[in-house]
Amino acid sequence: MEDHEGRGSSAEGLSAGRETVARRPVTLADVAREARVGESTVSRVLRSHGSFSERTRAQVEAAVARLGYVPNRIAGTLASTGSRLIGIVIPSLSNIVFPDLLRGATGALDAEGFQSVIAVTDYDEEREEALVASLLSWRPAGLIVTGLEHTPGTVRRLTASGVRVAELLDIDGPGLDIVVGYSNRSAGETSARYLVARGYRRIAYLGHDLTRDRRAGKRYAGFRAALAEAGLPLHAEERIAAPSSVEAGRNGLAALLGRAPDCDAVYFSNDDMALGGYFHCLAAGLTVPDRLALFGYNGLDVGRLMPQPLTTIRTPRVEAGATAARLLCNDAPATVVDLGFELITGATA
Amino acid sequence: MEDHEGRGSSAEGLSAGRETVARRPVTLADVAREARVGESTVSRVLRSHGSFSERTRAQVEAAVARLGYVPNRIAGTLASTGSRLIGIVIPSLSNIVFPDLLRGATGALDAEGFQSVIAVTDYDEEREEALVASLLSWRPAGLIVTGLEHTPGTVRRLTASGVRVAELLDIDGPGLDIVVGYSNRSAGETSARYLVARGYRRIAYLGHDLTRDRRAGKRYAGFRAALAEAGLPLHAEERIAAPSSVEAGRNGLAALLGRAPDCDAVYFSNDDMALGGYFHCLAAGLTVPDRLALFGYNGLDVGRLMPQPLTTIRTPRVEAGATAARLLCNDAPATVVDLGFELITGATA
DNA sequence: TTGAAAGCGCTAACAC
DNA sequence: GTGTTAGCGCTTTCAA
Repeated sequence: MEDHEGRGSSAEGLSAGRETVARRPVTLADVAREARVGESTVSRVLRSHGSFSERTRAQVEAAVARLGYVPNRIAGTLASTGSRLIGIVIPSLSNIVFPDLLRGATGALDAEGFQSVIAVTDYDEEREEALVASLLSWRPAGLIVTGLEHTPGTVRRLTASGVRVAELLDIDGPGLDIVVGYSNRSAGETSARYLVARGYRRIAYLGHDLTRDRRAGKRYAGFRAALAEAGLPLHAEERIAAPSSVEAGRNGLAALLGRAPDCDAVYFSNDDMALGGYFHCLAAGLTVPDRLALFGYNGLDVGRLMPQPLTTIRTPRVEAGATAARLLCNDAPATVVDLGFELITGATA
Repeated sequence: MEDHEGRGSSAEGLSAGRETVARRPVTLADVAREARVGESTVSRVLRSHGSFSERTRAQVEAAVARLGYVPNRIAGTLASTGSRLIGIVIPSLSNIVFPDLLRGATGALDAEGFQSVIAVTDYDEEREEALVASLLSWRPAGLIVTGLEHTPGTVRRLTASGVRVAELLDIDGPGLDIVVGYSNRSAGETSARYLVARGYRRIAYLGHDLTRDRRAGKRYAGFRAALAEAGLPLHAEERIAAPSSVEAGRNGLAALLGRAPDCDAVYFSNDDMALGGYFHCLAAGLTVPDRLALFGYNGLDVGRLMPQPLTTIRTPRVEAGATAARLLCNDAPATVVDLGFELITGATA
């Protein structure tokens, strides 16, 4: 049903609303003329850099206001050295983790007076290479990328550019410059040990496309390794050949239980998947955690608010974005920042 | 609990990993010299614009490859007219609606060879003004902003700049240039009529901060108007003085029912709130929809996957982002595009 | 088909 | 404290 009048696109030329005269934009030279001072004086006043009299400042500001001058940062950047732009490359916008990262980064960035150009790879490393190349052509002060795995071409461009780089959300491996995140492998291990300690023995894994999401792959590896250490096999597993989603979690758990009905716990590749799994349990009348225990990853708000709070691992992704942004803006030395993670004991495992 | 070794930040100077030599970046002039042609020739070849021999093209490309030349778009933009940059201003990254919008926009944008600079206002119109001013200084080809309500200062800057503007996610009011979205007011009306038609009579509203989220305010107004038309009062209402969230929905519903236990239906300001409300019902043992019906807004995936699918309205926000981006890139005439919305009849109302 | 040269709007020396 | 000037790296006439 759709009761909304006028669906579809209706074009109405609002020519009255738009300026047709192509005025030449106001430049710094115009301001200088108007204020009867030199261009460099205007520049100094505008950036409050160097010295000038109070009187001059007033004149310049009056002229700026009268003319409605808007500085041209393109020109400013070209003339000066650095660009006050940071490029951010993330794999997806559909998983709230990345908007969170972005939120941390943009927050810190504009506290420092920087702006961000963003690019989305869809978990495609070839695309990442193209996007990095494209971002680099804006001569950004720095680049924030996700993860430590990149094509050789990406690495070459990155190092050749001399631009500062921060790699985020993973510290399991060598980085190029600044690395900010936490150990996914260790998170996987922690999850397995927790389930084992709780007495679960027929533990299954439900995940999404691990070849594209490298960090999920590292958690999986850590999880399996810790199970093995405890002398347990992975009782069953299901991989959805798609990005993680609530839907994949719900349908995936149904499929998994179809093949291995006797699992007593499931480790999900993340909270979205786990939420879907929880919905399946509710719909199918499976008691959580007695009949089946559920364990997620990320510590999303929604997990905390389920009728039974989700047992999961909270990751400081907003902080990771903010930390990386701050380090880049201040041109900090190359470093690895391990933000750690936190096990959240809920009621589902 | 935190079993991860090495929490906290550990700095390790990886000086070996970084280039210390401050090489001058390769410029177009270097390529010209290397290829033994003029600069303008290189420029033409690189943008495949104008004419040049096959032989020249090969020489230039070889030189580019040999030197690892990366064009400088800052310089390119300054020298030419247009900037192939689109500024995007959204109120939040916490509500998945805006990442969705962003996803639509960035997808279309890079199909057109444009890049996006984003800014987040946190639902603050003063901040929007500052961010618009800041984005404008990059001389973008266009700006995408959210909603139709802006401070006079924002409007002045926008119109004075001569830059194309697309206002998104709302069509209830006059726009400045391009407007792409749907009627929030009408969505509110549709929701009310649906609940009334289903026989609910003691209908309540649970919302978040409506003075900041103008679109939620318009839905609320439409909702109330349609109830009044049906001769019904709003049975009760609760407003959380915070952004919408699952938590606000869950706690808010508990509060609302505390004061008005006899409601038979609740209209939520959006799906996040409704999901929280649903969780409250599950936790409190309230049968949905018999004891209490729930109605949301946005049509998020998660709503479709709840044990009982959420009754809601689906909004084409990805399409809105994509449509706006496409119109801006192609410098389309001012227009209003009504994308409509769709009522999703779930099992909660 | 190609090259020389004049900017684009600003910043940063460097004189005054 | 302030103005003059030479670029920043590219695009774009305009001749050749």
